Amino acid sequence: MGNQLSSSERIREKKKLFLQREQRIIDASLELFLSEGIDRVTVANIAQRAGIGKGTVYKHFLTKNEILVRIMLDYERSITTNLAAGIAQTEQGDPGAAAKAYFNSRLARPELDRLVQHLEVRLDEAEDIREQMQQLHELRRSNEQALEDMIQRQIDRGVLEDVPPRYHYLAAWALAQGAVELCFNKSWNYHPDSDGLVDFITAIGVTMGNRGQYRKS
Amino acid sequence: MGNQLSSSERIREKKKLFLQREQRIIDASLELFLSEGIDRVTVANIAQRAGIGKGTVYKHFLTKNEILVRIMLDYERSITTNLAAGIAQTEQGDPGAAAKAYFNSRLARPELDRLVQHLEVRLDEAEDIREQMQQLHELRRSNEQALEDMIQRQIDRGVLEDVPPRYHYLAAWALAQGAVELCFNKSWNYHPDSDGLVDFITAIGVTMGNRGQYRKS
Amino acid sequence: MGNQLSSSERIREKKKLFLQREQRIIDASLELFLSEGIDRVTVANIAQRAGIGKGTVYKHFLTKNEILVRIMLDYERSITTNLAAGIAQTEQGDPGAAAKAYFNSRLARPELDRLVQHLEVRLDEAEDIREQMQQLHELRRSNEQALEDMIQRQIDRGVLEDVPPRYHYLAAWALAQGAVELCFNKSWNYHPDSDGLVDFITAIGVTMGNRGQYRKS
Amino acid sequence: MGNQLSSSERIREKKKLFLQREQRIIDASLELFLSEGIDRVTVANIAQRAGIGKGTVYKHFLTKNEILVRIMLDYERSITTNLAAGIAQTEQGDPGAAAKAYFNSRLARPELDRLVQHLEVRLDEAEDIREQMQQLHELRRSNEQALEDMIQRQIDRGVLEDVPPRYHYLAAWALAQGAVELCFNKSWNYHPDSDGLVDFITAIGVTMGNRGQYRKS
DNA sequence: TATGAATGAGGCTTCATTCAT
DNA sequence: AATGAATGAAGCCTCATTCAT
Repeated sequence: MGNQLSSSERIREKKKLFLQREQRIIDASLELFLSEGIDRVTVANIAQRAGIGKGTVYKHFLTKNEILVRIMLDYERSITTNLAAGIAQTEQGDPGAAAKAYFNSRLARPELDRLVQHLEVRLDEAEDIREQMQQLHELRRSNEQALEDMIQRQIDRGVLEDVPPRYHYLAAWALAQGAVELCFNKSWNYHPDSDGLVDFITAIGVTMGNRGQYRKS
Repeated sequence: MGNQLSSSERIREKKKLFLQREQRIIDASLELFLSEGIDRVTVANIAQRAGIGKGTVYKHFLTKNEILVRIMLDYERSITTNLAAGIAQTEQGDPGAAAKAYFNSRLARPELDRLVQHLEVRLDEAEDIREQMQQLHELRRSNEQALEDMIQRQIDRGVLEDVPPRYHYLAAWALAQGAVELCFNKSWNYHPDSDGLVDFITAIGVTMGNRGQYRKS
Repeated sequence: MGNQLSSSERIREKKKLFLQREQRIIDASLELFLSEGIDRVTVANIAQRAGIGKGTVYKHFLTKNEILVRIMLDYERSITTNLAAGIAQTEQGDPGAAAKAYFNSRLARPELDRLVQHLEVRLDEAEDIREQMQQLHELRRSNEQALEDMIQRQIDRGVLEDVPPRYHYLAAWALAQGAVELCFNKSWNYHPDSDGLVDFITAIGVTMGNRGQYRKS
Repeated sequence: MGNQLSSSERIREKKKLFLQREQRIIDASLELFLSEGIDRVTVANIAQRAGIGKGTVYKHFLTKNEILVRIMLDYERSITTNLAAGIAQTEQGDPGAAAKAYFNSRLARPELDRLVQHLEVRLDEAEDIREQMQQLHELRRSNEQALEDMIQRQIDRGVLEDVPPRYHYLAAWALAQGAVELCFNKSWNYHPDSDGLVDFITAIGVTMGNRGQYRKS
């Protein structure tokens, strides 16, 4: 009788399996998007790679786009978590911590960051998933607010250049965004693993708005 | 007899018309890509907007991808021209001129720059147009070489931080790339026209590798 | 000991519950077909509305079509009952009673009558349920025979026009059929509740084959 | 040079071929709907039977539903034409002409009439083709008006029973509708070709509202 | 016994490309 | 030389039915 499960235990077990499979779909999609390119991935591919039937995918996601947006949300949430930790450190006296955390989490898996960027363009005006895109935007907006507050304090303390706070974080966002692209751009004689460029850029990101560095052009 | 054209004149005339029509196809494609989004543009749309038949498009371009790659090449060539002028100025004593020229030309029409970035992802592994993609990469490589040389001289003169020269231009590329994305990212409370952010970023781009600013993290 | 049931009582209890659930499935199907339209009803919908699992539906009916055909049979049986009562009355001296009973039972719930008509078309050549369709046809055939006999007697008595008896009941069937459609046809400026049209048509149905009304065209 | 066609002649020729092919699609659809049943006909079937590619169907019709609605409109227009002729005759002194024309045109190809009835149910709430359904309803509404006027005059002349005019034509519609169903209903021992039932019903249809026949039930 | 997750055949539609005129 | 009708591969999604728990 030891292996008998109560009814509620069995239900919980089932839910866990269901969620695991959902994760398998996400993982399979990610692998395929990264290895094949967004265009060349079909729902059939995903199902096959996840080891399930095509129809099963639709038990977890109403449309293909919902898979894509889910990938985006998962990623954005992980960024948020890291950023929040960095902001906390900054508030405790390490001025560069937030920027560093931000750059590090975006450049930790640049291929994923880039995938998310491109998914976003693709989903820009998708009719389904409007709601999830809203969620995404709100997530970012809350990050934005947290950054704005933190930066304002750094400005007040004289650490950062006194420009509108968003200048600082938007410039950081832009640099990170570009750094990610850089890792994949085939035109450049550049392979991210082989040298200190990422550190160089991160250092720029960390210091770029510091007081005294910026002069009106 | 004044309106009689010699055989070679007629041939030249025809070639001119042919080239004009080719440009019309490019222009129509561009307008559509920018207004409708890459996904929603079909060859039929392009032909209609260009005012010609669908079949005629295929007299000018062997595949749809050839149109896309052509847009990329045209754009990259215009960047090259501007950059070359900037480099020349830098060599004549204005240290920031190259960087400034580069940022200005990429941010002059950010929507176009961004389109080209996204086209590049789409064409990443396209079987046709491999050759043209090669051309594109070579164009960039020659720019790279020119930058490398120029930057080395700036380092030698003590203007720029002494790191591998590519650090400087790749960081600039990344920042420009990100600045372009920034203009379109819907999550940010940001509208490029309304403030000095672009100038702020450009200023960072111009000064970011200057000696004394970079400290190993 | 009062709540102890004997084995056979328990079996009977179970059967009763089983039949109740079967009726719940039928009812749920009917509600959905009427409210959503035949096309938009899935087995999943039915199960949900019946408050049971999808798999359970298949314990009661081998295929979806069996549910549909069951609805048809139930309906046809209720018509049969009413018609039999009407025929009995006619035999007892009220000549229009059978026709009236027939029209009344079909027009009592026109939406249901119409649903059955449309189900019939859908099930026309379904491979499964051939047997049940046979049952349906036999039910009707027995009604037909009863009508045929009754009408023949009315003809013999000089009440009805002397044409083949089936002319009378088929014409009545046709008029009833059409009257039902009429209630739902969106093209007509007609709302069944608002006037005496149904009575008018029923009156025609009751009198239409009476002697002296029909003249060869 | 005799087989040389002018430019405009060739364009006209092309248009004719295009329309012919459109008709081939309609014809193929009709044949299939009638022989296989509405459910079992796919766009692929239609294309195959029409001897063209699947994609070509979509050069002529935006969606599958547009084919269906086109069949309905074509049919309704032919009814309209016949009815108009019948009404004209009635106005010229033949009281039953309109009803007879109406019944004859609906019962001339009962299988087609029935198909149209069932298409209508299927297309009831289709999102595309709303416009065409509007056309259909308007076509019927104009028929309705013509009938209303004509019937009112017959009532005024004492030919028809004095009930609201729509009673007359709606009853006729219902009877015709039912008669069509009758031809196909497999439950009845009835084969339309073999006897005078259609005439019997038509005669009822022609005389059913005549003065003196109707008595309140 | 009841369940509902899993399945995959099959439907509709799009669109780059071809080719006869 | 220019055209656009024709094509069909390929994609997304639905849903009746099965079957392990």
